[in-house]
Amino acid sequence: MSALTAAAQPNRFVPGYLAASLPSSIGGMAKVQRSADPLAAIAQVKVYDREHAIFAEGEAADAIFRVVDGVIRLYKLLPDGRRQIIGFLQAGDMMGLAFAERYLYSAEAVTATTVQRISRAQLDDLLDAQPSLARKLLSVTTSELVAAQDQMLLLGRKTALEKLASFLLALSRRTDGNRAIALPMSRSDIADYLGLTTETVSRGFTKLKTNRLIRILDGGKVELLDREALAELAECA
Amino acid sequence: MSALTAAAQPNRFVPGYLAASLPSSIGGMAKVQRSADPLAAIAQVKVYDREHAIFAEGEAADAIFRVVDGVIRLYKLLPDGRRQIIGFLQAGDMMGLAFAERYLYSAEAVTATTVQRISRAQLDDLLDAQPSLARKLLSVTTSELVAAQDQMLLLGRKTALEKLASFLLALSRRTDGNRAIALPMSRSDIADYLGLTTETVSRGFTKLKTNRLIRILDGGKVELLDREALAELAECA
DNA sequence: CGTTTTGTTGATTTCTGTCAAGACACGTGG
DNA sequence: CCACGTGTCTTGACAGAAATCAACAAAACG
Repeated sequence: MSALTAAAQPNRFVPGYLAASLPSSIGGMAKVQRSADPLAAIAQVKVYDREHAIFAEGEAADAIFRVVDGVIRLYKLLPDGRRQIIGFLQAGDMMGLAFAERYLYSAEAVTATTVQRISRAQLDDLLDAQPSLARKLLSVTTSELVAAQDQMLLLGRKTALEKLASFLLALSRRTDGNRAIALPMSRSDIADYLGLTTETVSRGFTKLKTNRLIRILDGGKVELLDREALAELAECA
Repeated sequence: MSALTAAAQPNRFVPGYLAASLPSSIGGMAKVQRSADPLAAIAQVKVYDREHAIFAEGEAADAIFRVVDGVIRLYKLLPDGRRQIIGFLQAGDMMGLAFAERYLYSAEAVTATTVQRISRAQLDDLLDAQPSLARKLLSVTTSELVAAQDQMLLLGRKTALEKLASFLLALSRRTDGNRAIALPMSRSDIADYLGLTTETVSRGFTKLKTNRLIRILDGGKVELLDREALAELAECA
């Protein structure tokens, strides 16, 4: 279901790596034939506990991954420990398709996570056998790039509150029509995604709450009370 | 020649749009056969004066472009005029390959520029006729995405001086071995690329000058006097 | 050579980061 | 089921980096 939504619209929430969905059998899309999802046929399913590493920047990049369930964060570190989260991945999103020797970012499970692992060698074979796959991956990667460019605009030119509003709206776009959106990631994750500190994120939430633009529900869920005002704040996004 | 350099290494300078080079006949690569550069065969050559628009965000995206000569800036605007430059494109770089109805950023000539224009329809035909092209474009787009992620780290987590050092090093990586690098773009362009103001960029240059890390030559060229120190400052970059 | 644009420098403000403490939630074990 | 400890979140006071405002210098242009 979330795979469906993600496939239907360009993925603007996750400027991570190949994060838009390929048409796939994830989420009960029974109508899709096996041939339409060649990756699933060769994938190996893996499960990770929350907060566990999936791979780290600099490791040999011998496989790509597709998220089946859960949320994953991709990030890069500076030598002194500063962290920039590149994207949050959800069901249907892909990561690791860098065509580089080594992974260029680290991946960790935010929640308990199930992923499909496709080895690099198998992917190469598949790309040879099925040239149309390259075009699909191209279109997916392109969506990623678009999201990354939006995120550059956010990081370079938006204020803290604008960043938060943009983030919440982008999240809600993925969480289909419902107004309550889950925030499985910590304040610190959000901060490192938006180029802020946890304190600034927290103050931002408080401000949005007192201005009645959002409401915090139990379970850490957020309800967007005034999308108009949020969109105004986000300045397009 | 610059096409050669750009093709040899992942393009880390231009997190724009499909900015890494395809193998092409640009720059006198005589050995490359026509079949290796199918885009050139169908491209229409266009010339733009400096500071002129090539296309604008929101326009119908009916063509993609490859830069033959000159420097181009890609940027996005917020409604109130704040600008984020997504990337600077040089010879060999491509732009517009968004598979979207409309362009998602604007493109302007920084210097006088020559580009090849390939219509969307022609590109689609070409992709059908020559499936291997999709794989090349995929690899190019992927390099772009890598560059975009580096730029996210820069925008979100680096200080003004670190941003400047990273920028200069990235530039010098494209301008092959020579230590003097051209800065065809204005301070304001650099500022909007790094998420800073012109004043902060100017102060940064001054600081790098007084610390003898760089030297300004005539013609606006910059000589990197101490790469080590700059790399240290850039924190990897 | 004058005019206009671009770049530099200085003074000041503001936003966000830093440091610090308290509130709250959560999981564990009694 | 409740008490406790640990970690996360929130709030406050303060500091600092970069933005803003402003003036001048330098370069580009006609």
